Amino acid sequence: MKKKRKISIKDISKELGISTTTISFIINNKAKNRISKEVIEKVEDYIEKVGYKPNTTAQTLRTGKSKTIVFMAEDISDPFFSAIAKEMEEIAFENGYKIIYCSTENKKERALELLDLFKDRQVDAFIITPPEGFKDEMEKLIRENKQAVMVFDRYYDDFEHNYVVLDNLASSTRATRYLLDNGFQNVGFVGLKSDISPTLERLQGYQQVMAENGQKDRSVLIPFDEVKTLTGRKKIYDFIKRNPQIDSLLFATNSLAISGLKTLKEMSLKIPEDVSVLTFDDRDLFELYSPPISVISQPVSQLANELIKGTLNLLESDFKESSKFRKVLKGQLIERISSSRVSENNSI
Amino acid sequence: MKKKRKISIKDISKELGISTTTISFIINNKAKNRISKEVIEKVEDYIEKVGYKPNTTAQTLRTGKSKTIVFMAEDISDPFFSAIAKEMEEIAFENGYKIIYCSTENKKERALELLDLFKDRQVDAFIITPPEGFKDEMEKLIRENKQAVMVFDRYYDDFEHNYVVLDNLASSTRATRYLLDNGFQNVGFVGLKSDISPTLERLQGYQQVMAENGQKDRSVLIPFDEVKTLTGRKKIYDFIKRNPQIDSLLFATNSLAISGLKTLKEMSLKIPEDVSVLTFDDRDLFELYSPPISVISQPVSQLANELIKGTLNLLESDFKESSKFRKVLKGQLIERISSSRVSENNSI
DNA sequence: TCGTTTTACTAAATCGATTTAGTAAAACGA
DNA sequence: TCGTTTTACTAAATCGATTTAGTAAAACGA
Repeated sequence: MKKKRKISIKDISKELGISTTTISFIINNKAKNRISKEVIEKVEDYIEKVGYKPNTTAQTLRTGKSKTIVFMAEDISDPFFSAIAKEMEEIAFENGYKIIYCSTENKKERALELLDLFKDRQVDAFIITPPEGFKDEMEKLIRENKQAVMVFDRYYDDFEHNYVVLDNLASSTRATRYLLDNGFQNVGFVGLKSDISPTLERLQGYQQVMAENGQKDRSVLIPFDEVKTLTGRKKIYDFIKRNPQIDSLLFATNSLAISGLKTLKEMSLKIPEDVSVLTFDDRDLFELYSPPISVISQPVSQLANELIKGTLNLLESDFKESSKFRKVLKGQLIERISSSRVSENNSI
Repeated sequence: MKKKRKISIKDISKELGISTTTISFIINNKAKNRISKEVIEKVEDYIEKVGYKPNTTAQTLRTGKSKTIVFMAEDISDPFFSAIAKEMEEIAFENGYKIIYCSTENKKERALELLDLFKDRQVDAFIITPPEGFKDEMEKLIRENKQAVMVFDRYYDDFEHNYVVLDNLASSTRATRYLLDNGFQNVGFVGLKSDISPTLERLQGYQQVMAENGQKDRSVLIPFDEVKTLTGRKKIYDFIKRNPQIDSLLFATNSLAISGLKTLKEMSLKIPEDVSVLTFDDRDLFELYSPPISVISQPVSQLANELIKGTLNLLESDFKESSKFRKVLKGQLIERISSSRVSENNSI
């Protein structure tokens, strides 16, 4: 088993007696109107024959383009993010790009570390779900303008940037109205304690509709770190205990809903008779739950498509048109039994 | 906003009047016993001061090492694989490696495409979950010995390779015995139609125990592509209809179990009264299901740790000790209500 | 016809590191 | 004391592409 060295452009040059310049032009489709048909054909045939593929590292070193995109998600093992990741991956590969994934865990320090790591590793673009309190760093990154930057799932008011987000305000408004329309008066809101836009807008949409309808704002905000823990569940438990009037719960994320469902089960509260449930983000768990849980589903395919295509477009155009790409997509309310109207005589 | 070029080793060389050779030695910790303390300190201080980071692309071009690992999973959006991915990612980063993920969808052609894509993109290692019928390609890849290759979740008998797998035979044996011990006589098996080792071993373990106990083998195998479809569910439905004696079902994967649970719901069969359920792979869905579903849980953290540390070790040792790394980990049976003993008088 | 333009190419520099093959001076050693 | 070894460094080659700055020959044009 000989270790055969990979063939290089120089080998082809020697073999065919044609300069590497000419060969490079042909490989990169810059041969039109410059190189004769015969030479182009000769080189292309030879490349085909020996299966030559240019060394991407050398190309990156020379051109400064690495054909690499970093997707910095909140948590790549969260079904929402991993579904997005998978769809993007395929389109990226088709376009000759590779994606590197990482998870911030919604921690500023971790995001900063990852950013530092990749900034000096010749990456072409960042698709970022910024954690809490990361605004200044994002602004700096975008201002440096060294890579294309696409912000996902959240956005900032204070400066221009490219982003793809759900219309969280409209979705939350719609969700709250729907619960009220279904006869639930005392809707409680379980959200995240966080300054990122979806969190704020989901709460805001809820509060607006409640105020419009002369209802009280009954909400609890759980810190990101506590969502999946006993502490988080305890907070939801206390919230429900403190507000016995609540006949309906709107959860701001799928993780909150899962902790909420566990809590409701422990409290032996029946869904939807004792309390109806509606949550953001669909998961197969919600469809299979007893009873099936109503959701505001995010258009995963569409989000992933906009994200990756938008990013690729930025890269194509050398991102001179930067900071102008904005997509706000609609959520879809999927009604299941957990939020269905309950006949009047049923009550705790 | 000036575009300031990144500082290079040459800039340092000029600035300090020290050759790039010396600086390179210092950066790469090869300065011991070669370069004077004063010079080392001078260079290190300067590097610290200006925040110099070597250009990784240039390093890759020169050394042939890219510090990149490709993780080719069956489906990166499957919770099992995304959980593994996330754990590996962190350890890889800590060690200066980045991971590129991709999904084969269990399709040979797709895996081949991806392999081709990465083989000539200077990747240091592959962690692969090979799809069906990919044995020859895997053998070839390993024989070429250009990258470290770690096989995950499955293995081959015919040639030596590094792998990390679950002890599927023992787990399946244990699971089947447990169901029999719990009073279920007619255990049915819902598996994948596939030639990969976990599938075969899970079926085999089931069959062995059934035979030992003088019970009939009642199994159905669903093609990978159909698992999440109506066609797949129809096959499970028909299987149950054809075998009305079945009082218990063992599912070979979490996806099969989800399709199975949907089917059982449609058929209005009660768990565990009409049919008990046990499945491979834990998911939060199973814990929250009504009733909670018993599982054979794979040790995700441990698997991820062995995979990435094993791979990093291969890379450290220039993978000369290749094809000797084998880890077979134990599954854990988690008992929940879906497989609990049912009093004798209950029957369909 | 002869200066200019176009065509079809190439030599050499370059991206930014590592590594090979050295050297001058100091230290050693019998 | 003087040949050898050690110490502390460096110049130049190299990885494999792209790009800059050219050139010789052919075609053109008045």
